[in-house]
This record gives sequence, structure tokens and C-alpha cells, in this order.
Amino acid sequence: MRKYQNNPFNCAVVRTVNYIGGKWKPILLIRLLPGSVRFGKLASQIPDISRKILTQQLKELEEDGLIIRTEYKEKPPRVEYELSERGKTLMPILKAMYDWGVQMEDPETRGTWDPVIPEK
Amino acid sequence: MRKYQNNPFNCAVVRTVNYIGGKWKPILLIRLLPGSVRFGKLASQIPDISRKILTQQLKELEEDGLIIRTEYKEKPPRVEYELSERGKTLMPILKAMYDWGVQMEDPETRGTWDPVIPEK
DNA sequence: CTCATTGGTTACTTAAATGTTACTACTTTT
DNA sequence: AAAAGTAGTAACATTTAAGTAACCAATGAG
Repeated sequence: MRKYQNNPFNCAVVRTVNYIGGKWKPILLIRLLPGSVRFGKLASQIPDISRKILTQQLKELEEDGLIIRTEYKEKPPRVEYELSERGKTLMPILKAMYDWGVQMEDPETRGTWDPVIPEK
Repeated sequence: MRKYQNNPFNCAVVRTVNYIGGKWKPILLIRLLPGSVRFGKLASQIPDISRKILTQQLKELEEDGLIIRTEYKEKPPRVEYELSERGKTLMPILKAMYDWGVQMEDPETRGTWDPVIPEK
């Protein structure tokens, strides 16, 4: 997403898709709902995403003003990510998209709104 | 969109993005809001989309059950596309995404909810 | 008979998104 | 001294989405 979609009509809906679309961004935004989470925790909760892509997606979300990155200068480095105020305004939309997506879902393989994977 | 996104968490939000996301689908869905439109009219209203891509996107939307394609056996062929009932259920979401996208917009280059281009 | 119109299709190409692997600097633990 | 944890980065490769150009069959108009 993002540069990829050059949005020839400057359509506001396409613009929104460009902000939140893609394979990982909805999952990241949902995971940040409860509060700030550090990089390593995201990486372990979402094992299928490579660290490079995780970094990149988080950076895009930060550049787009949807999340805030805070770096704590500690002995082993610590970086926390959290939703910005603007990011929080996406929640009603994500919830509506969630509800619609659930309707379209194969009931056999149902996901969850906040699909927490048990940590090792 | 679609095959591209393999949605590893089976996230309902990602699923919804896969249905409506992409460079052209929101624009097509919005144009079908007022009622059925024929292929050629879509093509002329959206000059930036090639016929191949237009055909392909419409076919995906039809396969996904969001629009209905009706072929009239006439002398010059006529094909009309319209929203299905399921497609109509997307409207609140598209409207919410529109409203959010408008907030994020550069006011200098504002688009419209139904960006009708004057026909030749 | 030739040309235009309609709604496409086919083969090929480009561009964008995502993925893999290896590597880093620093510090603490063993 | 060696190993492990943190949050990455760089170079490269693959997969998917989107675009281009050329073509087609049936009919009707001129």
C-alpha cells in the first residue's frame, strides 16, 4: 500500500484504504488498541511477519501519523509503539470493517477481533 | 488485491480490505451507487482505467458477490452492472471511510464522494 | 463492401508490495 | 571470553497488482 496506489481520482475512500490497507496494518492497529506495545512483543505475537516488514509497516504508520514511536534509552534498547489520537479515530471504521468481514467469513475458520497468540 | 493478500491471521478487517481495496474498486462501487451502469459508460467516465483492468475488477467484484452483471442480448451487445444487496451493505463503511479520508485530505485538491466526470 | 460500435480477450511488460538472509552495536549474562 | 537479547538495516529475490497494445465477432450504417 501507499505509494503503490496513486489514486487518480483523489478518491477519499481510496486514500483511506491506502492508509490502513495491506496485509499487516489492520493487524498492527488492532494490536495497539489496548495500549502501547514494544517492538519485540509485536514480533513475537505476529510470528508470520518478518522483522523487516514489521519495521517498515510501523514506520509507515508513524509517518502517516497513526501511531507514535517512543524510544527509551536503556541498556537493552526498548521501543514502544502506541496509537496516536488520529489513529484512534480509525477505530469505528476498523470495527465496521470487522463486522462486515465477519459476515463474509467461512464460519469454520473464524478469526477474532483481537487475535492474541499465546507467547512463548 | 485478493489473492495477493493471504491474510495469515484470517483477520476480518483484512478480509474486508481484500474485498473493497485496490486502486479502482472503491471508485467502481461508488459509481454503481445510483443504479445500474453499462460497461462502456464506466469506461468513459473513468478514462484512466484500461478496459482490461476494468473488466477484471468488475469480474472480481461479481465473483465476490458485490455486484451483478446482466448481459442483454441485443444487436450491439449491452452489459449492465449494478450493486447486489450484499454490495449495498458496504455503503455505511464506504461512507465512513470517505469521511475519514476527507479529514486526511489536502484541502487544495479535494475530491468528491461521487466524482462524476462530464461525458464527451 | 467497408467501417464503426460494443464488450470484451490474449500475450506481454512494468511497478509495487512483500519476503529472505545475513549482518550490526551495544550490553548483560554465563 | 563466548553467548544471548534488543531493535533494527542492507542487499537481494519473489509474488502480486496494474498497465499496454493488439486483436475478435456480430451487427448496422453508409
